[in-house]
Amino acid sequence: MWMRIQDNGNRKALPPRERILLTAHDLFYREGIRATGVDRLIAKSSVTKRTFYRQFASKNDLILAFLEFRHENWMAWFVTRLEAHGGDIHALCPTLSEWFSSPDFRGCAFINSLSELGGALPEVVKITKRHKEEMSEAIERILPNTQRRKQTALSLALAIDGAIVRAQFDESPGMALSLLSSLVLSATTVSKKPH
Amino acid sequence: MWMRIQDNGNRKALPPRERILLTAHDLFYREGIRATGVDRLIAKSSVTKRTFYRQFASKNDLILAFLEFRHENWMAWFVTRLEAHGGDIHALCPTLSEWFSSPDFRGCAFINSLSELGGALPEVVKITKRHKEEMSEAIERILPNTQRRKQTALSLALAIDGAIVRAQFDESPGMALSLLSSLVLSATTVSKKPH
DNA sequence: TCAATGGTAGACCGTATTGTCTACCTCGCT
DNA sequence: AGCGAGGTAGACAATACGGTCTACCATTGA
Repeated sequence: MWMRIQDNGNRKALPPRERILLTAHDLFYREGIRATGVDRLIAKSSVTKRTFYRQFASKNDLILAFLEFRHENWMAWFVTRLEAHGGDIHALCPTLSEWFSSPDFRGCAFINSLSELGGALPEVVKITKRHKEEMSEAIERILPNTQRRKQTALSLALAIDGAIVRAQFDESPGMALSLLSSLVLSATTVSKKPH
Repeated sequence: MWMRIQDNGNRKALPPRERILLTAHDLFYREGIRATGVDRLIAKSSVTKRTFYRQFASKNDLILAFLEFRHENWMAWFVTRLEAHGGDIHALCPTLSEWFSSPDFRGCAFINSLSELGGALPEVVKITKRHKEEMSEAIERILPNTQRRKQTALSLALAIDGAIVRAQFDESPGMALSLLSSLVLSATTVSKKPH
């Protein structure tokens, strides 16, 4: 649907490291990180335990590699779709709508992993910060060039995180999108003409 | 600091069920639900396995009881502090600031558990929805009585969730609060005088 | 040719997981 | 007096966890 991650066709032909990474993406994102044991990862990747531990020193290593992988893919997808929807601020909600409506949407992988292991794996916090920073920068780029542009982008990024969470527990993404859209409108309007 | 949950003094004198629930609140919130095994729960509650499983049919049962408990406590704290800070919209950020600055703040227990087991335990999704609904209603009550009040409250609740997440990965809550405050301002301003 | 690299296959280890069970003891209520 | 509810103490079971290890095989580049 939305990323080239879900091809599933030639996956068996890929080198083992790739296969493990794709499987990890599937399972970590869909079912959670702690809920996914290395044995299942190994079985679904069609590698052996030996190979697995030659590619990744530990499960924690794989977790970090997964987050890195997810970050690259998500960012690339995000800026591409923003551009495809016009490349200005009105592109935001249509882009997010694509994501929220995707059948395998399960929230933000970074917020989720922060909840799961932010306390145990401090690296996860750093990666999440960086991811959100870059998301904010992508938003900044589609905003008109006012002096409050950076600040507005940060506020919108915050609102987007709220919308992601809301889309995660609502059965349909409509409410999350309309509430976000209303916040986008007021935030960009008021920043042009302050009271 | 902020809830009467952390008394820790007379905890040993409480009936077993209460003790287990308080311990579960400690560990589930601080370290995560999946990361907390029943053995540790049992040891820290000073009960035996038999007693534990007489009070809660399964760990899942305890999880739901914990969320219920958390919901009641958090809501009571929230409306109390909103009132203490003036009971209008300007009370919002100071109230959240108290929470975000509390040393044991680890995000929203409901967002976190949704991330951890939203896929596996559908009840968690329902409880989270209800929690966010009631949070939104509490915000509605401190908003001026315009025709867009409910809608504004929902938007603010969404922004608050974004702020909670942001406060969870930043080292200090300042940015989350100032971004939220700016969204609050624009959302309540623009709804009075639309473009 | 031959050695290194990296794959396959899977036994094995110690520990942690959720949950059950027996046996006994201590209350409060009738 | 005695009964039952609910506590204590902890063995036990079956499985899952992350991780190590031996032994063998295939590809490839010097």
